Amino acid sequence: MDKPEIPDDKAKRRPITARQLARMLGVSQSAVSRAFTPGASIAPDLRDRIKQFAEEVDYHPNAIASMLSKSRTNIVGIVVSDMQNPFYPALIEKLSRSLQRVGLQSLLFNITKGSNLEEQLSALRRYNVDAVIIISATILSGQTLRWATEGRAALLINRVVEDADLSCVICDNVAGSRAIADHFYETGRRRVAYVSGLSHTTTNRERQNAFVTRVAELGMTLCARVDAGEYSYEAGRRAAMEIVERGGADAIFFANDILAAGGLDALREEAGLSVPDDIAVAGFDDIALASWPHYALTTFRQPVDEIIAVAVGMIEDGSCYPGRPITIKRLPGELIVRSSSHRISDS
Amino acid sequence: MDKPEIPDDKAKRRPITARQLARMLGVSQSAVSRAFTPGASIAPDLRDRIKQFAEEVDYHPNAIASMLSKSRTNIVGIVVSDMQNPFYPALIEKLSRSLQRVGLQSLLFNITKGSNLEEQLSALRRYNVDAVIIISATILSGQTLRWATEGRAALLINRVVEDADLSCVICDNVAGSRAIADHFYETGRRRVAYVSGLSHTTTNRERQNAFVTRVAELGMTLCARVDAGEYSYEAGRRAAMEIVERGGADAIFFANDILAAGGLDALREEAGLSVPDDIAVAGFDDIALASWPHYALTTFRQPVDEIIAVAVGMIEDGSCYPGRPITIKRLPGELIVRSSSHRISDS
DNA sequence: TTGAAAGCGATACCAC
DNA sequence: GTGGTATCGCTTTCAA
Repeated sequence: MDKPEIPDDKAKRRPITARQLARMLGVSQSAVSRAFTPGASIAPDLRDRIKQFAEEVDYHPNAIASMLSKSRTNIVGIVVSDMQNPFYPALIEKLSRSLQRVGLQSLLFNITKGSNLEEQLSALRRYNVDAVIIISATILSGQTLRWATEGRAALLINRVVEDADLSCVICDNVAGSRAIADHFYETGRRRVAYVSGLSHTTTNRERQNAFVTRVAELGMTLCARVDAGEYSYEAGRRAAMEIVERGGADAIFFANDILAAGGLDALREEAGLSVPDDIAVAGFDDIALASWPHYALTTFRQPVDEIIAVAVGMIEDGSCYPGRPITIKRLPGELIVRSSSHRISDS
Repeated sequence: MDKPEIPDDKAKRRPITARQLARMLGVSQSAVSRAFTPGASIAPDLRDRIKQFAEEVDYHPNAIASMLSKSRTNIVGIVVSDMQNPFYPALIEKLSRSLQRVGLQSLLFNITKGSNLEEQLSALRRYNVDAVIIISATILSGQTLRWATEGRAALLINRVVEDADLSCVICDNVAGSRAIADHFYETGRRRVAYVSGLSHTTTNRERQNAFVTRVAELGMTLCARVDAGEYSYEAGRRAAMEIVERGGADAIFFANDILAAGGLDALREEAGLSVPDDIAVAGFDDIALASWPHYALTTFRQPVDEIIAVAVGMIEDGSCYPGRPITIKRLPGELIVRSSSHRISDS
């Protein structure tokens, strides 16, 4: 008796089934099934008659039963870990909408670092989701990922995991970071710094390596490289102050926008510096906040819509099913210059 | 052939079933079922033997089949509409975690204002979710809600819909708004203004009415009441400027934090006012941004954890199943005073 | 095109 | 405590 007692008055009245509908109409159950299957071979008038009657008696095909016989759920599991970074909620919202548009529902798996990952992900397998989309900066080992997605379509967004044999679609971090470095150079900055979020993530490694490399190529000085430890506003503030205390810089590239927002506020309010006159700030992602006049953050925009379109496309056309060759789609983003990084000299 | 071709090499290998497992072990299928049913009457050693063997051959009970026979999905549908307001992603994240903790998965329904609501919600019924949680400021008519949730547990969070016969759990908007008014009064403000988000939502109506009423009781002047039209940063900026142009005020209560953030920035940067010296600003929700030093927003904190605990509790104990008397839980929040509303005079 | 019947993979009731 | 078996509601051959 650990399950809730459902009062019998209304709740127990089970919904009508295809069998009942068929009997009422004097047709076969198969006919009902066909009536609700687009493209099934059934006479148009029969289909109409069934559908109309179904409407009247409020019949709806039971998706669960359909899942069982078709072994297809039309559900994709979305594995998420850090909803704190506003970039992800926005992404998830658009993604789930796009999936809905092609008849797929989103089952959310919010994983937490601490506890047993396999336990958290076991539902992914038991629910027989058709596909899994992993949107998560958290470290999920290739091993865990392989286990969790075994036998079904799977896709990583914004991450690459070398040893998991998973396809992925990501923003071109390298081009983005180089663009930021170039922009700093062109606007006269020479002493730059880099702030990482979670230093071990592939996202960060790509951005950092590309930026540092380009900075060296351009002959600029990398005065500091600070690991903020997490992707948060507060961490951004701390990182910025650390850079200031270590002697400063004339431009800082933060690994993402939320860090940059914190950094920018700290530079202005705590360090008393002028952004962009004393120091330029740039982020990555182009979240909503970046365009707020107060921040007006120069950043590299992730092509969210394209990322989603490609991801949904890959799930639809089956190109990320197991057995298919894995593909890595790198989508171009766009440098967005705002006033957090004006020219140092217009001369 | 509209469905993706799944390559046959690995994908088609169906997972092992209870029946197969039973045969391999020379026991009945019922035994296997019992082994995986906590509290079922089965000999401990038999259970161990089965579970151990299951582990070896990688058997996992198929949740879909179980759903069909139990008519219980362990899935709750979460209906959301505005993920733009950072309050909601944060809420959803915590909610889905709490649900997972009691063995419930979250199926996300992201509804869009424009298109056909019933079509968007029809999946709710077909998927036979055990319960529906509606977190949505968007206007869903009582009629639509009744239809969408018919026959299953349902719960509104942060909203009341009078004609839908749905239980709900909400923050005490009235106490919160009165607290803000009191706080303005105590800190010496006398000419106040109110900015609404979506003026027709119950959330807004409660906050607005309570605030306006309390303002009158205290003998303060309500200089302006502006409808921002949406809950966004930009709308907050516009509303603040409108108040300034209409003659100003010495305190503004924004219907939520994201509006307040925009308003605060506009007051400082566009209107050149000092917050809180010239004008005080308060919001509602206590989202992450409110505690950022740059905003340091005075606000009324919604008791998110309690809201979620109560909501999950109501779903678990069945108290929001149809046929049960509907309940409206109003949970107390907490006034958080920060520096966007310092005293005007300490004398 | 249509209907009959055999699954899909569990659960639950029934004897033993 | 254990094994047989009907059942959940739909999909899908297979004949007609």
